[in-house]
Amino acid sequence: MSLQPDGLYYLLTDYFGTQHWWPVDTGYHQQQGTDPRFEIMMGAILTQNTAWTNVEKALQNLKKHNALSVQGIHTLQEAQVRILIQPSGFFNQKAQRVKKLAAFLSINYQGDLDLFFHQELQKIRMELLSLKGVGPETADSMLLYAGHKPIFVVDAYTKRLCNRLPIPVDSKDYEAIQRYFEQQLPTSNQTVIYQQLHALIVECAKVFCRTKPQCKRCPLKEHCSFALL
DNA sequence: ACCCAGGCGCATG
DNA sequence: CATGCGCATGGG
Repeated sequence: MSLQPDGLYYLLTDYFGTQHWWPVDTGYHQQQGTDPRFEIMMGAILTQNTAWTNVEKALQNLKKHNALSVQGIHTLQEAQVRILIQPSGFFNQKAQRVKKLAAFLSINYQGDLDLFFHQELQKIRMELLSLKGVGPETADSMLLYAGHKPIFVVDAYTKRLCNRLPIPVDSKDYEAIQRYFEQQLPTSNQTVIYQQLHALIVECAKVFCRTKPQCKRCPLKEHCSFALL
């Protein structure tokens, strides 16, 4: 059975319902006068190859020290950042990476994310990619979930899914997969659809493909070459 | 005691 | 150009 991205979106939404990814503690940011979008950008770096529960601990530590803001990170010593984000793992490189990000935003945009995101999509993307430690998935996550830009995020699960579904695309080529999904999906409400579909793909992989595959109940089993049970 | 998580950069061949 | 490896923590 052939399955295009729009069919995939339908099947997954039908099974899992609306996803709520990257909910941020707006109360905290209102109280602190900080930008919730920066929390998303931090999370995007901290979650690289890391379980989200560990990232939450790191973000909590930063909040506790009123450091979850561009100026907060920019001002802190790297050694201090390292300690606060320790639970998220890879803390040496991640401390450098978030410091680079904060410095970039602070110096070039006065830490103003309206200014930063109010630019052409590809320009923002290039600037993010120029930062050491921000690769395509991290950049696109920031653009899609913090900047509300219509760009589809491709992660390891998406690539794996492209291997297992009859989809005519090189499953190792990030931008090829991205273009394919963006071409095939509806042209209205792109941002919301991209946000939802990426979250749905991750959710489906977690529920049905982790540890013991549970393909029997998977909504994609009719289309998945991996479907075993 | 393993295995894995919402990657990325760098070193090799 | 394409793999392979190190990076580190916490939960299953």
